[in-house]
Amino acid sequence: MTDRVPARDRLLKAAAELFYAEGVGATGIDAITARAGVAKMSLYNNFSSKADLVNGYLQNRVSEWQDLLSERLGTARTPQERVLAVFDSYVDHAALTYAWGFRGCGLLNAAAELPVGDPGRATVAFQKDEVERLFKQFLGDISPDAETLVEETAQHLSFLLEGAMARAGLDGHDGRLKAARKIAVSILEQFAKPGSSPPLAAD
Amino acid sequence: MTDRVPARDRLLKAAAELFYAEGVGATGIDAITARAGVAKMSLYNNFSSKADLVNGYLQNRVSEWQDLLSERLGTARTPQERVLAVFDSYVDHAALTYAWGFRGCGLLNAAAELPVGDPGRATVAFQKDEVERLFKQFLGDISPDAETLVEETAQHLSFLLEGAMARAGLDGHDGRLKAARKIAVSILEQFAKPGSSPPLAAD
DNA sequence: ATCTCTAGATAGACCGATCCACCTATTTAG
DNA sequence: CTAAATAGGTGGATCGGTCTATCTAGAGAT
Repeated sequence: MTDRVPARDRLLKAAAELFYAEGVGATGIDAITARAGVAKMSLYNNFSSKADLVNGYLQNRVSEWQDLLSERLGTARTPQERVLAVFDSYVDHAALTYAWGFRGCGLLNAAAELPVGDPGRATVAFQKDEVERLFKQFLGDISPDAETLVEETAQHLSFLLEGAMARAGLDGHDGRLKAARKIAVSILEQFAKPGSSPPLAAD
Repeated sequence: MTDRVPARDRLLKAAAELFYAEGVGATGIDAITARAGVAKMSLYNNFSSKADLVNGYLQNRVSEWQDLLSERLGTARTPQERVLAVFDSYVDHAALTYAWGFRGCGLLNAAAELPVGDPGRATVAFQKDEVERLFKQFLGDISPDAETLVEETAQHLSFLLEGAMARAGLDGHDGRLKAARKIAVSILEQFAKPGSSPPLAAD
């Protein structure tokens, strides 16, 4: 019964827990290796630097969310349900972190610490763009001809979801996420209404 | 021509620039005093610790936003315009930070670095609650009797605004904030419609 | 089954740099 | 003269990263 789990996976697991709970900058190399039960050299055998480990953390977190989303999409039967499945995937992801104290979106939290040019920020932006792209796709399935309305509503849903996550992170629980899901339901109802008004004028 | 500006203010200004651009944890004491053109002891004469300075930074940022909002509210003539004034105050605040590279909401960015119990998180949460409270107040002025709809819409607008800010921070510009303002316009139009449907069912 | 070789993980020392916090001695200004 | 701000240094801790010397597990050969 030695290391059933490879050192790389143990490191990513420990780093994920500490980075999320304490922040990236506040988490030192030694704390990670200690929690992983791994020698420091094992870290540098698997990652070229702390920045590389941070990147691995972010990538891992994105695919973790993608897995949760796939699960939800598997049981969704309509485009509307698929939109809501994205909201549910956020709730699911939040539930995973409850054990160490919910602090909001780990990706956004990490991006908040990264300097402007850091490649990690692109990883985070990719996930947010992906959410909006999915919304656009599902809404397009509902109303293939209302392109600008589809795009505006997709962005609307993305803002709704990310804003709820940001507020939820401050609260320490997922109540806001569930409230956002309800709001999304009403947005979908309004969206599907045949008598949709023409694109509205701004100031 | 000595220190026209008190050391405390110079420190808060330098700290604001560095904390926002580089992050709280990544900014050292020496960098702040150097940028402020102030001796290190002047920092500890005005603040008991770095954590105290961080708190001052957050408080300062909140009142900075409140000033911008007051300006906008001064010229708003209807409750609808007052709701949009809140959105405008966010755009205004973003414009102030353009000089050092826009990175989203400084309060949320800082909160992302703070541990769960830190008092700074309460300061950030207060500002977000204040935004939602203002929305609720203005919407209540429009429809005094639709209490639950007012509360849901206020939360909706809060999520919209914060989500747009989060996405904008990743982009590095305020395009998403302006898009969110347009969406807010259509939400307000829908909200004011007399034939508003009864409270909608959830899942 | 026994021996050897090898690949990889281990603990822990060590490096230079930086961190926050504090102190002292000097200069400046009212 | 007094009070405050100054420059600069110190201390003790921690940072990311490197290195060495030891240990263990398992494959292959016999």
